Amino acid sequence: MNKKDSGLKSERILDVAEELFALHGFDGVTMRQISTGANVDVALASYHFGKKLDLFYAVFHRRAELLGNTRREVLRNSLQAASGQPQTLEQIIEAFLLPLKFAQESGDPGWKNYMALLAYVMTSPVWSKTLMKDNFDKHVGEFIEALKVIFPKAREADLHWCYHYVSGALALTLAQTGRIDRLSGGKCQSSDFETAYQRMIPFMAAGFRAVCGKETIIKSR
Amino acid sequence: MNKKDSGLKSERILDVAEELFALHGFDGVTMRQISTGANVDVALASYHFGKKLDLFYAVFHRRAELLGNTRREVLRNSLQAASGQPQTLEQIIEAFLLPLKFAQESGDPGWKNYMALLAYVMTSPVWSKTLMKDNFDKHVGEFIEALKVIFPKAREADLHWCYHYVSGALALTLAQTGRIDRLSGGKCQSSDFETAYQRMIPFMAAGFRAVCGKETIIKSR
DNA sequence: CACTATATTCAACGCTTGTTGAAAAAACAA
DNA sequence: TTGTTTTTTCAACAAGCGTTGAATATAGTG
Repeated sequence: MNKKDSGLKSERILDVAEELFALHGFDGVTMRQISTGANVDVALASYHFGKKLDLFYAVFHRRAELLGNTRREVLRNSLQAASGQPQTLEQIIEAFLLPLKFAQESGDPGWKNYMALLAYVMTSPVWSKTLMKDNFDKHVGEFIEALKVIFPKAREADLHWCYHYVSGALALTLAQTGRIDRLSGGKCQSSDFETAYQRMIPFMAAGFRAVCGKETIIKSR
Repeated sequence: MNKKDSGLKSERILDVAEELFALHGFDGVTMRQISTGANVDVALASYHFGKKLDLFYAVFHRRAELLGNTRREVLRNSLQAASGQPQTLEQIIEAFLLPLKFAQESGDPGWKNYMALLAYVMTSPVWSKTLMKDNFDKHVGEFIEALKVIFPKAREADLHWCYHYVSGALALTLAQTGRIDRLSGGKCQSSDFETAYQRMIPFMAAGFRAVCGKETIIKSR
């Protein structure tokens, strides 16, 4: 049995669509390319998911919720572990990035494709206003709130710009364009999320402190 | 005379294509949308630029060279101004970002569109391997070299990852998705490149130092 | 003016697109 | 088994796609 014949056909459609959308964007992929990749008739995708746009939404939504929930969970766990104390800045950034490291390490190649798709959606003026808004904005708010707690004196706009920089660096990393491989002459690899992750945390933490000042320590009582 | 009737028709085609490609990507735009936007027959774009792909290349290449040259110029000027001394880290980052600030301030709305197009190309796995390679990789090498001079002890891979983070933060900023406007409740604006630029320099400089160590001062003799 | 070259439009081409109704197959229930 | 529902395929549709050759208009040249 061929690999592309394994599993539920509806899942295979989602998997192939995920990969192709991540690579070529919504308009760069045809329903026939997807159905061919999934070894399925072209009408089946419509039967299961409706219009092409609905399929795109389904692909994006499938892993968005899990990713969002894991982020929230990691953030809250770190808060609980601090037992009343506020989290460290590094913990907040880590909570934001760690679930993606998990996903990368899960071995599921679908997650790798989804990361690239996420980068595509994040940087698109069109999808950012629909997909990001509906699937991610709410839980990102929790991270901003956590940052406000440890930076009570910082201007809100500064916090948002700093979060924006983290978000952008993350997006380009998730996109895995292969450019860093070329520019570094092979010394860095786009696929090596682990290394990118490790350096990202101290980098972004230092950046935050440079723009928003040192964290204000709040005594527990 | 209508605005979309002013100027050379071939330039108008480029301008409209630039705007639409930036918004919807290569596959999300049709030749007819472009020609309609430029108030021109659909065959004229092919006459001037050949295939759709060639038009896309022409749009991207038009401002790429100018941007690259300005970056190089600013970088070399700052080196000369230091008269033998190496540049500061802030100067290098500034040289990388300043030309985009100039472009934004130029008043030419085409530059704003081009920035979004640049973000689209940077984060695309496909275009990154062709357009970024051909139009930007070479002059980016100069920035990496400048960084090596002031961070002689840093591992090359670390420098590349840090540059990568700057690049990603910049890309998301250039994309002007409007997301930061929404997340910040209007306290930040995607279109406000000036503010993004001012905070970016200390943020990224601090990040570099956190990952690559302090700069090594080389005495002039 | 006439001649030429460039610029622009017109009309149409073959092909691909997303979508759908009906037919067939498979899974399920009794 | 028979009947029913779900899944999958088949075949085709109208619309839109990029591209092109020929016709027309405009500009430049002598």
